Amino acid sequence: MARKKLDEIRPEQGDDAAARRTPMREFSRSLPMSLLRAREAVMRQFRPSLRNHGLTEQQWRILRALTAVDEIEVTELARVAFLLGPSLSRILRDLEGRALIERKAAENDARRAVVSISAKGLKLIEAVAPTSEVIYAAITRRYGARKLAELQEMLGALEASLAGMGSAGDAEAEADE
Amino acid sequence: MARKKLDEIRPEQGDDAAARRTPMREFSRSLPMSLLRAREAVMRQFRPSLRNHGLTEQQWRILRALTAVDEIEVTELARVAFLLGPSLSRILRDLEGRALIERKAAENDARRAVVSISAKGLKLIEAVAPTSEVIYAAITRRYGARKLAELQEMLGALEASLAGMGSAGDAEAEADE
DNA sequence: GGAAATCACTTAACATGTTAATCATCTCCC
DNA sequence: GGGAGATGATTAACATGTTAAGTGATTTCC
Repeated sequence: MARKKLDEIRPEQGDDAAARRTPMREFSRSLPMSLLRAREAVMRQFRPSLRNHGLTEQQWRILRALTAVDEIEVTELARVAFLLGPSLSRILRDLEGRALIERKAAENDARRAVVSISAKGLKLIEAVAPTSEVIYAAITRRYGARKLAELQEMLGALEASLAGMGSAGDAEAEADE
Repeated sequence: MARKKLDEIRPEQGDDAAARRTPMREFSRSLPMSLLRAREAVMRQFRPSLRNHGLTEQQWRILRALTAVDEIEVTELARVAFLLGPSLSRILRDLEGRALIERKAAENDARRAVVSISAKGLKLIEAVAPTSEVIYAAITRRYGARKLAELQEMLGALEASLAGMGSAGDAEAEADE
C-alpha cells in the first residue's frame, strides 16, 4: 500500500524545463515538513524577543517550566520541557552559572538532582512574559481562537495515534514484544 | 489582552503537593510545544529506518528533494528542503564526499553552485523509500487519511496567517518599513 | 569602466539534537 | 552485606540550528 512510486517522485527526469516548473510539490506536502514549517513560522515570532533577553528557545522552555513548580527533579523537567537529558544537562549548567536556577541533591537519593528557579530567574521571566503574551495573542487573533484550539486537539490526537507504534526499522525490531 | 497572568502560571507556590499534582499544564499546551511534540512523534517513526541506511533526517530531505529535479541551485535547494544555508553547506560537503551528490558551477554565474543526485544517491533513495512509504502509510491509516489532509491544510493556513507578521521584538524593529 | 553595493555561498562560533558511553549511586537478591 | 544489575545524571562525539562574519563574483550606477 505504498503511497507513491519512485517514478512518480521523480517525473520527467532529463526534462529541465518541466522539472524546474514543479519543484518538489509532493515532498513539500509531507507531514514532517508541514509540521516543521508551521512550528518555524510560530517560533520566528518569538525568537527575537527571547534573544533580546539573552535567552534561547530551550532556555526559555526550562525557566517557563520551573515557574510552575516549587522544585522538580531533572528527569521530570526533561519530560515537561521536552528536552533530551544531554541537552538539559548542558543548559542547566549554563543557567546555574548565570544564577537563574538553583540545584541541589535530592534528600533520599544522591543520584537525583532537584532544580528550582531563582529570584533572578523569576525576575527575568517577568520581564519576558508580557511580550510573549502579546505575540501569542496576536497569533491567536490572526489564526482564530477556535481554529487554534482545534489544531491543538488534532496535534494531540496525532501524538496519541502514534504513541504505540514501535518504530519497526527495516529488519530489526519486534524482537522484544 | 494578555492570555494569562504570571500568578496563574505559577499557582500555589510553596505547596509542594499541589504543584506536583499538576506539573505545567498550561505550558504543555502552548502551540510551539504541541507542534514540537507532534513532529517528534512522527519523526520517531522514521529515524530508525533512516539510521539503518546511514542517513540523518536532513540528509534524507536533501536527497529526497534532489530526486524531484534534474539539477538545482543551492539556494533553491535550501528553500525546498527547508534548511538554512550553513546547515546545507555542511551537509552538501558530506554528501559530496560520500559521492551521493554531484556539484558544479552554474554556467552564467560563478557564484552559484548547481547540485544533482548521483547514481549512487539514487540507489540509496530506492533502498530507503519503500520502508518510508510503509511507515507513512501506517501513520495515515492510524490517524485517518481525511483527518491527516485536514491537519495539513490547517498547518498550511497557520503558516499563511503568520507570513506577514513582522517579529516586533521588544523595542526595536519597525524601523525599516 | 570602476568603486560601492549586492548576491551566493562558505566559515566561524556557539547552542542544541541525538545516540552511546561513563560514573556514581541504589536496589535487589542471594 | 556484598556483588550484579538497574537507575539518574553527566560526558563524549558527531550532526544540525542559528546568527554573524568572510570571500568571491556580479550588478548598479555614477
